[in-house]
Amino acid sequence: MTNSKKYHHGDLTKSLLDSASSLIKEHGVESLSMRKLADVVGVSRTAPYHHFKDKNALLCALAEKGFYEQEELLCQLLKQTLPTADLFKQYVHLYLEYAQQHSETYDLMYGRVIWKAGTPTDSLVAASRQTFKTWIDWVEKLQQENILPADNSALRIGQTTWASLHGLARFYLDGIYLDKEDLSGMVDQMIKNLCRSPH
Amino acid sequence: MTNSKKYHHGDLTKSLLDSASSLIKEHGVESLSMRKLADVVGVSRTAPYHHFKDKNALLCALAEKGFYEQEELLCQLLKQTLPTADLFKQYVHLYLEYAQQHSETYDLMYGRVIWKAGTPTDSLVAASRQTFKTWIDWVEKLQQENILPADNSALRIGQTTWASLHGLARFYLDGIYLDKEDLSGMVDQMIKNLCRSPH
DNA sequence: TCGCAATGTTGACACCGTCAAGATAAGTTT
DNA sequence: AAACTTATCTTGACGGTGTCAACATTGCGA
Repeated sequence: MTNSKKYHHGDLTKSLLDSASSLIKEHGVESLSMRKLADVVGVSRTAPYHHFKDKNALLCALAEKGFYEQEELLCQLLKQTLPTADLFKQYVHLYLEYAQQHSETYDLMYGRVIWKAGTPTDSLVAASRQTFKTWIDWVEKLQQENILPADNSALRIGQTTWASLHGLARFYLDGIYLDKEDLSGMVDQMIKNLCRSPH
Repeated sequence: MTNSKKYHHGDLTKSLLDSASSLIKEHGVESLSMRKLADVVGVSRTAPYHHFKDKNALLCALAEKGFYEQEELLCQLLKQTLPTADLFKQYVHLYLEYAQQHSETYDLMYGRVIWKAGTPTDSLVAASRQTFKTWIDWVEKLQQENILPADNSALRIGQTTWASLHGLARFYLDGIYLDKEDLSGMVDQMIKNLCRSPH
């Protein structure tokens, strides 16, 4: 009964994000409500509104955390000393693994809820831009090493390549046209598609 | 004042679908409520429930209509007498054009709301399967004519190819990492990616 | 120590999906 | 034509949602 019931919570912002994160992981983002979240954290309905402007802002914060996580993961990979081709292969596998293991976060990061139905926070936009830039930079290197096609700008190739991965992730996550056991084979085929050399 | 206010509506099912369709087209699917829909159609809150089990069922019906529309559109294209390679190119353009012009329906057809958060109706599943099968059959032909890569089954190539298109559509529709004026260039690049011949 | 800003609370409002019970109309059987 | 059944539509109600306004408590800097 050390900290059973003080008026001020301590670090509510962090608690909210943590609980929200595990709630959406378990029950999906559409069943997350501000009221339930507040209840789980042990605080009144409207307390969260002193830490996040509204629900959209909280979701944006979750997505932003996701971008940092994902970028950290991928940067970690790039530090390994492997042939670049193998590195790219692993990158693709890792990308889909992340989407799989953090599916709800992935949905927030790249999904409609924030980007179309809602309004992305400035700092979320910044984080996503940062991630995109890192990606494009790497694409440039991959083009130079003749792993990705060089018949267009790094931007274009980066866009189409990422779009392909994203489409795969979405079909898998939404469970349409893709059985779980198919995924591994699909990823391998996708890599072949993406890397197939032009001539 | 011919049909101003009779107790029975006439063809409420159709009216609901039509109004719902135009409502989501204008204001997005997340702002569609059964109550507002009923109000627009000029009927009481719960009348729609005599025609659709619940909101999910109504959305499924909209998605199903979308599948028929899309398939009709594509079948129409396939009847043209063009070199197969050009036909495929047009197919891709048409696919993205459909996604663009019926973005809300496209979201329902392939999105999370029905397939993950909700429960797809049996007849919706049937319609989507049908569409998928038609696609795979055509992929087989494209492989034989050496337009799509033949280094894997029609199923796999069909899955990855579609996933790529789908990813492009989603990035575009959700407005992340893709400016509108980039789309055309991206589609062309994507076609090159998909068609690039293996050797 | 005082006062203010940060953080928490309860109350209220306008929405939402949808169930239950009753009213009305159309269709079917006698 | 009358009676019964079924499809359709209505109002009332319940529990859930996001979030605004007003008020209470606390911690911190002057």
